[in-house]
Amino acid sequence: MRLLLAEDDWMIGQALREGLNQEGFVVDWVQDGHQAELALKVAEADYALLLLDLGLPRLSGLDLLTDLRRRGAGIPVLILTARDSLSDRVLGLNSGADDYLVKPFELDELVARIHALVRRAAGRAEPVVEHGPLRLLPVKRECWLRGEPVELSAREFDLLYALLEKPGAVLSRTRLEERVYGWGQEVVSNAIDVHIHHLRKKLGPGFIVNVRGVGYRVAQA
Amino acid sequence: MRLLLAEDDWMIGQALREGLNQEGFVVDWVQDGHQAELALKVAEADYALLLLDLGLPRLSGLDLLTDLRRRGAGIPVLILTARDSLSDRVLGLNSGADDYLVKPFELDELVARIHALVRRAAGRAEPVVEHGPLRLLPVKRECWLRGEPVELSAREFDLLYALLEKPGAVLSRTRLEERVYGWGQEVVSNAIDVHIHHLRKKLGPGFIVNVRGVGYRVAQA
DNA sequence: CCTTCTTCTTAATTTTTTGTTAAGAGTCGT
DNA sequence: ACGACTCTTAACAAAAAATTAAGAAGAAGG
Repeated sequence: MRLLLAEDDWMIGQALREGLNQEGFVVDWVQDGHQAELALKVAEADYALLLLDLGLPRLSGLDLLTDLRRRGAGIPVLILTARDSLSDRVLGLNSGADDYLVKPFELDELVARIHALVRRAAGRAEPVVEHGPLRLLPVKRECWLRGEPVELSAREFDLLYALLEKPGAVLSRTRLEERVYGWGQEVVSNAIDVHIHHLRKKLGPGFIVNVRGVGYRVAQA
Repeated sequence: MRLLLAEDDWMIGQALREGLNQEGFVVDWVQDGHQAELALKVAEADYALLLLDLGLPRLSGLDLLTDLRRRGAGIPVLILTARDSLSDRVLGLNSGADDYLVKPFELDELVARIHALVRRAAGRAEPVVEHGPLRLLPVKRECWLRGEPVELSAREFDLLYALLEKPGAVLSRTRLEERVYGWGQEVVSNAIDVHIHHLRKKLGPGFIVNVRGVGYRVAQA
């Protein structure tokens, strides 16, 4: 399976290409927006998916994406963003991205998302994360529990999404902070605890489990 | 189903043709007004619909359309326009177009409109967008609520139309601005907020829902 | 072409919602 | 029973949205 990776950071790009190669993907790596545009023009059909870093030089990822969709391109797009939560992520999804991943992430997660998106691209369904009676629609930022809609704030949504990425795995507070806020700001705060508390109130007890001294995880489905 | 696409921008034309092909349409693509005229003279009956970009070279889309209708051609015409709202759109509709779509748009929306127009062409009914007790007549720019007419200004109408295009989906302010004003001008303004407010006053509360940090959507019917 | 009216946009203000902090109560494990 | 960790609550801060009002731009009519 061939992917187009648009990422200007040389280190990250290198690492991603190698990692994804190991996982069996063929990766074409471009460093700026114009190169990405060109590659897509020439061979959109060859790519199963576009991994797009927002904030590329020359032509921003966002502009590239807007243009792509405007032209009716149907290629699945997974956004990689390091920036602060809402603004960018929402803009990206509104511009037609199919999913997003906040740096730093682990290769496993990226691979899982890629597979999910590619699988979905065939059936044109929108990406959905399910876990037991819980269902998250990242693109619409909606959450459903047993068929009932649950209103989540932006932070709550991001937090839950992070936990459901690796169902059952324990995530430390630090890791969750990184996921929700972007690269760690090394602040000591119990914000995560409070959001967890709010989530538990909305979802009922038992979904989110604390592992003493380590962090949080979702319960088995 | 065969369509005639009159669009001079090579990129957009290419993308539209490919996208529409994927959706199962056969697309004949011409780049200027004379070619379009010719194609219609030879084989009007073969086309289910004309996708017309205003501002074609040689013979403008508007002139072509006026001519068509003068000759009594009944083919449904869907106008694509990039320009600023009123002038063009209204002119187009007055000249006999059946509906309009402001760039940038998504393929899904275009396809939906095409199907609606073609379906209607059989019964000669005019296109209507309905959502619960709300009914929009794009061609006449009228709005009805529970059988009562509601007076909307041009901007208000466009805004509501944009929201009803994808009922339930959240549209960011930026996206709405694009839809109402044409290509984004990157201005920061709360114009959308104010228009939303006016719409809510006219339609009553509950129709237009805000999604914090994301944008607006219409409530489920 | 000018006046008059309507519509549109901007900007300031208020209200609402959400996010964060901090402090005390509670729990768990040893 | 003690200390470390977690949960809960409430107050405060920040952000987003709603509401106004006023001035600018635009259409309509003379």
